Amino acid sequence: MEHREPVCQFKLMASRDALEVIQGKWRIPIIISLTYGRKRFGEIQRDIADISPKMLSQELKSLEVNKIITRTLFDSMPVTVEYSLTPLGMSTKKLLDELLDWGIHFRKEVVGN
Amino acid sequence: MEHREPVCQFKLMASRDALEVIQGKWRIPIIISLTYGRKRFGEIQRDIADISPKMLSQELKSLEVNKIITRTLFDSMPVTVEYSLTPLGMSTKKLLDELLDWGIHFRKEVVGN
DNA sequence: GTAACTAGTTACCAATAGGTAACAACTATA
DNA sequence: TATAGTTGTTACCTATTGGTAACTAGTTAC
Repeated sequence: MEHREPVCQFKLMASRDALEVIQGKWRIPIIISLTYGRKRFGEIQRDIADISPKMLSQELKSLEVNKIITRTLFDSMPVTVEYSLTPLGMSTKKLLDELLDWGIHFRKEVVGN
Repeated sequence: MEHREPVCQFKLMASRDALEVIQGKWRIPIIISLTYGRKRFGEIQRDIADISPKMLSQELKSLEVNKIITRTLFDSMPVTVEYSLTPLGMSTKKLLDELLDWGIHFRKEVVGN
């Protein structure tokens, strides 16, 4: 009588893969900031007003390890560093769009009351 | 020269709203389990093999508070409880689909190497 | 010389998330 | 009477996440 649906198990695995990369308070915001084009450390920090340099540095590293972003160092006179989305990072676009749509919907339905 | 794009700020807010509800190791898996229809406590626990009753109970409560699921108590002889998605819970379908698609894509691209 | 801008690092602490194991109360069945 | 199955709760602990503040190193502008 017990059927552990294999399709359900497959979905649970896929969701874990995705969540491992995306989870946390800052990773999605950083990706969103970079959908507006390559940015420097300080620019991202100004976009996301309340992120500390420690967390930004830490999360940028983890996104780089997971091939979501690339880091490019310019040997200019004050050293500048640019971060940008990889193709894999850009492939989160549809996911981000749905996340934002749902966030707006949720606010209307629940927070708005 | 500094322009903090208002569209970007709006998206950052929307993503925070969504993440607050969805975040954590277990909430998405629980919602996925319930997309297969109303289920009892023990059924969800068997779907998500490694969740403890403590975490399941805790996360079900938080999903209920956020109007994602409903809890229905049946006064049957061994007490049974059924959990099911609300319309708001079902409205995560497109988001979940994109999350799963991306999880599969990510595994192919990175984990698979 | 001093301040400010570049991009971070480091040490320390607090809060939260999650894990483990035992237990509760009730019913049905052997 | 004992066991198993219902849905959880409770206490305790660890690990992860996140926050704060100070600091580094190099260059440029005042």
